[in-house]
Amino acid sequence: MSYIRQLYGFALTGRPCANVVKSRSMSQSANNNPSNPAGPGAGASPTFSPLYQQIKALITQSLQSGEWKPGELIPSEVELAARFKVSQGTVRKAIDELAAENLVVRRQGKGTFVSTHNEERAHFRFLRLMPDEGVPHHPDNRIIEVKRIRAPAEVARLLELKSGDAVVYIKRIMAFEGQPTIVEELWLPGQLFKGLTAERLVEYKGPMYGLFESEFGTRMIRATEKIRAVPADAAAAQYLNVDEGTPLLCAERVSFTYGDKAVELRRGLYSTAQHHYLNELS
Amino acid sequence: MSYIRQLYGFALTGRPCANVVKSRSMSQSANNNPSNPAGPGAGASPTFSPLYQQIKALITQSLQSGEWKPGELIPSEVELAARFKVSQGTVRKAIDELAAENLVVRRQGKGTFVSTHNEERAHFRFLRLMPDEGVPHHPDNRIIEVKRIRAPAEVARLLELKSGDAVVYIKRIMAFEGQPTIVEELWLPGQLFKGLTAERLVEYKGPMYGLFESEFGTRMIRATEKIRAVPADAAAAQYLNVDEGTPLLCAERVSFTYGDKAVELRRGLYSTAQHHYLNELS
DNA sequence: AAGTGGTCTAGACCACTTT
DNA sequence: AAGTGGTCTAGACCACTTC
Repeated sequence: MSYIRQLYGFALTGRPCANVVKSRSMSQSANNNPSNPAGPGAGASPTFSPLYQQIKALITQSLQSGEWKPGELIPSEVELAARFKVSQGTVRKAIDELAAENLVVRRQGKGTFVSTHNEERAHFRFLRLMPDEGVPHHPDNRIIEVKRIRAPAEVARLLELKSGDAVVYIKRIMAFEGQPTIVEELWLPGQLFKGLTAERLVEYKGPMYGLFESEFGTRMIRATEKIRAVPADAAAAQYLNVDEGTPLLCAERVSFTYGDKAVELRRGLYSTAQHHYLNELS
Repeated sequence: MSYIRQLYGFALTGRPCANVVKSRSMSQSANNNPSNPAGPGAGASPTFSPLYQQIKALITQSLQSGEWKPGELIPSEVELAARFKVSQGTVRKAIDELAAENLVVRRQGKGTFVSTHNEERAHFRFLRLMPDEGVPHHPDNRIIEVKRIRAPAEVARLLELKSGDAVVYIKRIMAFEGQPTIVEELWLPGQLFKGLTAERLVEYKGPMYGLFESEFGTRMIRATEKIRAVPADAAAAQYLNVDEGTPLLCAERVSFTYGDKAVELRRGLYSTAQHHYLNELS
């Protein structure tokens, strides 16, 4: 259990954790700390960042590896502090950031939990279409099509795949209060979503991201959307029960899991006759 | 300089600051702490929240009152700790939250500054329209119209004014790289923006929110947007050089200053032929 | 050298939940 | 009563900036 105090922290080569290396903030002045005494651990190159950032990275690794699964309780701050040989305050700061990024949820008196899409409070985090009047409702989904195809060039590029790699293609309609409002196409990396069929999609109750995380071990944590206004083509017009040419919102989403890995491309057409896309600028 | 230790903090009635009252977290169990010993200070009703939240509220008050103006340096953490009679760590946590909300900006070695819209890094915080290709450019503005009118009912409602109150109405076109892309209408409370003329708008270099904060003392800190797809009407089609009926993004924004006070209504029509509205979901 | 924010620790106590 | 996260304090030292 040897550790080395160095600058303002510890260099750890403890058992259950990876390398935690104490050092300056990685910027210039590479003079000091010449050969990092990372010890006999695995040879991952040291991180050179504040201790709490290293702890945060280690916790994230455990989340990614599935050591703690969505919805589960993670070890207490005291336990983690002992495990990583740092103070509770340092663990706390690491978890603070993870909570701010919605990777975990703290519950006073109970502990810290891995966050999950299978939870009422998460359902509207990535569904920004709100009714102009009244309270938000859960959509009814109708699966139109599910098939495995070879990724078109554009899809492959956005999903960071090779053109021609297998992808799962899904098309569905979402209706609010009986009104078809969204027609959505999805492309998922085939390798991650083996065995995804229309049946499983239809059977699953709850948001699709919940299915992805509990059945396929892929947890979506972040996304970027590009939004445009486009005219309804014939197909969309029929699905959404509007005239061809009617302006629709087009949202092109790329979703990412741990490590900023793209795991979903989604293109939605939204009818904004009775709904709007809500965005908070802050 | 009397202070009262109570539960885990201090109850302050110090000079330069308002009442800081230590207590439980305001929720149930109203049994304890019956008559709060706030001392002989002003009679503002106590806050019942963590100390650092109270400190945060006090700092926010100083920001709102203009004691520290946008771009200026605020007192150091050590100074503020002395002023409020709390530890530096508590001030630090308060400022952490203010920084997370973009009300202040920390600069290591220099100090903490009141954030401002007159700053390169802030220019795109509320301008979400990005070019499909190439890097973002600053728009060229063309003021079409500025006038004072009586607020229509809808405008009054969203700005929390009385119907018929004076508002400043502004209409402008924004062009990127010579391409007119946004036609925007704004409504501002007349009382806050006395003396706002087309000349001052045209003369001012930089974002409009910069003008608002430096010339009218109104700093925008947060906004909500409702986005829809709409067909271009005749006027918009002419301004944006598109056919009538072309789908456009319609963004209706309500902006807020300190204390969640609405201070701007803005309705923009965006041509998304070569641009998109970028949104990060997290 | 002095001042500022940034990191890390250690210890105390509070509030909430479960046993 | 015990365990968890939440708050607050005090002190040390690091990193960056300015004088």
